[in-house]
Amino acid sequence: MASRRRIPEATVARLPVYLRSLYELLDANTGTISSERLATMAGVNAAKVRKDLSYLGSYGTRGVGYDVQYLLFQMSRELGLTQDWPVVIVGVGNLGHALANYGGFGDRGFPVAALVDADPALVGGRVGELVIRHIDELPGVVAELGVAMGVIATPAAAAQRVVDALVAAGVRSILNFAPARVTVPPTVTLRKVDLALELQILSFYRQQSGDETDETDETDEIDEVDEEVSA
Amino acid sequence: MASRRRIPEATVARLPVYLRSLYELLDANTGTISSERLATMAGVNAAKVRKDLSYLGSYGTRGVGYDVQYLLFQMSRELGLTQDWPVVIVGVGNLGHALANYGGFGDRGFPVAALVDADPALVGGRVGELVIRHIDELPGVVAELGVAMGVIATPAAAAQRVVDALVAAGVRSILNFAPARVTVPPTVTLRKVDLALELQILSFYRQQSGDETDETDETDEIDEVDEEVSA
DNA sequence: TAGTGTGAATTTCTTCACAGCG
DNA sequence: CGCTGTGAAGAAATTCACACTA
Repeated sequence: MASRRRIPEATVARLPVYLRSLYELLDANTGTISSERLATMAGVNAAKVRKDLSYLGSYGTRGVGYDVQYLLFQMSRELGLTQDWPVVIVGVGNLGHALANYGGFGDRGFPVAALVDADPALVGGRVGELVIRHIDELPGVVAELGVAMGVIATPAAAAQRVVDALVAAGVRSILNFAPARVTVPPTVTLRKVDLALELQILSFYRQQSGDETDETDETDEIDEVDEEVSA
Repeated sequence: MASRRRIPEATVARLPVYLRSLYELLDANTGTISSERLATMAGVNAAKVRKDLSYLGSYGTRGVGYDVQYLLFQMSRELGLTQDWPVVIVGVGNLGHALANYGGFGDRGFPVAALVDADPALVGGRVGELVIRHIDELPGVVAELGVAMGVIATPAAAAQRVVDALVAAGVRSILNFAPARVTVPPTVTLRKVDLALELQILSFYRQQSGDETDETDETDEIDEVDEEVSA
């Protein structure tokens, strides 16, 4: 019995991938989906899909598959995505600016509700419909707009200060794009995206596969490198 | 004996984190570092650092630690980072534009050498020093500039076509920001960054910790949610 | 009959703990 | 002595394989 709770971390990271597939199926008016087909869509194998979904409960029908709408609902509920969660972007340089304009957050339930920056030259400026506010106003901004999530797009040097400010303002979920190590209290969840780091990992696998840069080693065997799910 | 090759995937993903710490140590003129201190900087534990580094070889000195410069060199070599790898960004919308201006790639050995887009209205335009070229010119661009890596910043619908074009042009390392599942031949390595997906994962853990949205369940125990690394 | 749900086996990753070396 | 390097133990994640049932 999978029963309730304690969903493995690896499973949690895949649920949004399934969710996206389910939305595609919904758009295509597909009523029911098998673990096999869902696995293909999500880029994993069927056993993993079934195991993962079993942590949510027994929502499938033997001999048939999963009801797309019902599974979609249950999964959204489990992920806390039955409502929108407003986001504040801290740091309106290149990256912050792009993230603010990037429709991908709002489309998926995370409307960008506010932009803040420490640079007085930027404060008061507009990006789309939003006016950039000063970082010192963060507590007010968070409270007024019901901000649930913070996105850090500042230089590395500012990251820890920004984290502290977000935490002080009551934000408990933070996504950090600054290539810096930061610490948070245990009540706060922080995830990190380091763009250059991803390229460095690609560089490693490139290296391994013995490119024009001849690396005439024992080539052992070819890696099954393809990041599952990418992750 | 760790001897050579077959570095675990999980270790590979951490090497760039250590590398960044080593650069900080180099800047601070630190000659030698223990696994304990390096672990603290990287946000992992010391046993993991030693195990991970042992896959590269026996580069430490018992009773002393690791020579920062030497380890830095060995690790750079292993990651294939002893030279720069030019990058082409495909898709010069909001995200692509930001990534092009974002200094973080060039700083870490991945100069943005070219920008391409399918939209004739954009082709010929400038972003910084670069002129946007048409995606049909990709083979020439890749060959002329020695492009090693492709970054996809197009809408999801175009992603597979772009991947195919990159592969056809000879690019064998691809970083995909488009929220779409794409397939590549086994000789090509593809990694994926999905920004909204990260927020969805944060939403899950937020949900778990029973926020104002009272979810008066059994709260079991508090998650040790903190993404290592960050943490 | 087709496909889920899940124990059990396997593989991968992490952590422990300590021998061994500078 | 202090700290690395690593077997071995332990935990987590994946995959197998099949009983079960709609």
